[in-house]
Amino acid sequence: MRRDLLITSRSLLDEAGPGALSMREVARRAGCTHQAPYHYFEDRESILAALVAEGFDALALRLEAAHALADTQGVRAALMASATAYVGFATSHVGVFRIMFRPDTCNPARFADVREAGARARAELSRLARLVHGNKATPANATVLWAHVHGLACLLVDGPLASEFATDEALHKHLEIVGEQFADLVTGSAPVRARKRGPKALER
Amino acid sequence: MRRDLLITSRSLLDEAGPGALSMREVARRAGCTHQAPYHYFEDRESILAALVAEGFDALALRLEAAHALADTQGVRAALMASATAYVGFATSHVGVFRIMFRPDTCNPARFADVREAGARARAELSRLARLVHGNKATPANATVLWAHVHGLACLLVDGPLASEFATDEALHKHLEIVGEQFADLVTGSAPVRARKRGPKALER
DNA sequence: GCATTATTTAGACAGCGTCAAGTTGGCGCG
DNA sequence: CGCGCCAACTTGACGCTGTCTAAATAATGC
Repeated sequence: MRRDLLITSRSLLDEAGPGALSMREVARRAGCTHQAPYHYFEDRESILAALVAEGFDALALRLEAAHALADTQGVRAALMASATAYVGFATSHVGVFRIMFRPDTCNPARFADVREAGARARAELSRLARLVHGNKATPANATVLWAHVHGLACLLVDGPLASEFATDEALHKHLEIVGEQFADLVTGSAPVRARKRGPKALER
Repeated sequence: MRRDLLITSRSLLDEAGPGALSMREVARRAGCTHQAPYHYFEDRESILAALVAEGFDALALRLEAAHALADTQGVRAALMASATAYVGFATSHVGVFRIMFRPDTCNPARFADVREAGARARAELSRLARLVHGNKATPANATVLWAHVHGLACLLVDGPLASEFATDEALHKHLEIVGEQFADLVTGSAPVRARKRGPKALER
C-alpha cells in the first residue's frame, strides 16, 4: 500500500505538479479514505520527501553509470554522458526533479534520507570533477560542473528552454551541441588543441 | 494600495516562501479584509506574477549595467560582472527568484507581462553571448552561458551550496574563483590569449 | 444633491492538512 | 475458546485556504 501511495503520488506530481498533490487526492486515487495515508506518512511533506530521496538515488545511479564509461570510452565521453544523464533524469522525471531542489516544498533539514541520497548524488559529481581535473580538482571545479548541468536541466524542465525543444530529437540534438561545448569548456583548453577548428583555434 | 500589497507580498515571500503567501495573510498584513486584494489582483497567482515580472525587469537592468562595463573594462570584466549580477540578484531577491522559474507557481502562459519581462532578461543574456563570441555566436552559446549562471544561482538560493557559503565574504570569494573559471570556460581560448598576449586581447 | 462608479466589506462555500477518537481484523497466549 | 494487543483503516471535526456573490461605503462627475 505504501508503494501504491508513492506511485500514485509520483504520477500526480508528473501530471499536475506539487500543488496538485494533496493528501486527500492521493487517498482518493489510491481508493482509501482521506486519513489512511497518514498511517504510512507523517504528513504531506513526508510523501514528497520519500519521492525526492528516491529521485536522488536514481540520479546518483545514472551518474555512476555514466562515470563508468571513462574506462572504455575516455574521460570526455564520461563527461558528456554524465551531462546527458543529469539532464535526461530531469526531463524524464520532471515531477520529482522539480521539487528535489525546493526547500520550501521538501525541506531536507527534516529528512535524513533525503540529505543522504542528495549527498550521494553530489559525491558522484565531485568524483566526476576529479576524473576531469585530476589531482588538481578543486571544489570550485565541481561547483562549476554541477552548476552547468543543473542550470541546463532547470531551464529545460521549467519552460524557458523547453518550448524550443519540444520534440525529443530536437532536444537530443541540442544536447549534443551543448554537451560538446560544455565538455570543451569544462576540460579547459585541452579541447582547443584536440578539436575541430585546428590550429586556427588558438588565435580566435 | 496596490503597491502596498505588492510590498507586503514580497516580504512575505522572502520570509516564508510562496507557500506562506496566502491571499488572506497578505490582506491581514496590509490591514484590510480578506477580499480587498481581489480588487487589484484577479487571484493569488496574479500577485506572484506581478512580482515575477518586476523581478525579470530588475534582472534585465542589472545585466544591462554589467554589459556596459565592456566598453571601459573589457569583455571579460563584463562577463564576470554579468555572472555576479545574475547570482547577486538571485541571492538578494530570494523570494522572487525562487518563483521566477516555476511554471507551477506562476505560469507565464497566463501573464503577458511576465513573458515580456522574461524575454527582455533573456535578450540581455543573448547580447552578452554575442559580445563574448562575436559574430559566430550561436544559440547554444547563449544557452550554455545562461545555464551556467542560472545553475549557480539555483544551487546557491535553494540550499545545496548555500550551506557552504553562509557569510557574504565567503560567497563573494567563491564567486570570484568560479567567475574566473567561468569566464575562462565561456570565452574558450580567449582568456588564454588575453593573459599571454596582453593588450591584444582587445582586438577581436 | 444625485447618480454612477470605484473601493471595500461581509458572508458563504468547498477543499485542504491534520488532530482525535473510534472501528475492524488478525495474531499469540492463557 | 476468550482475551488483550496491535496494526490498518474509518469517521468526524477543526481552522485554514481561495474564491464566488452580494451588499455597503466612499469618491467622483454633473
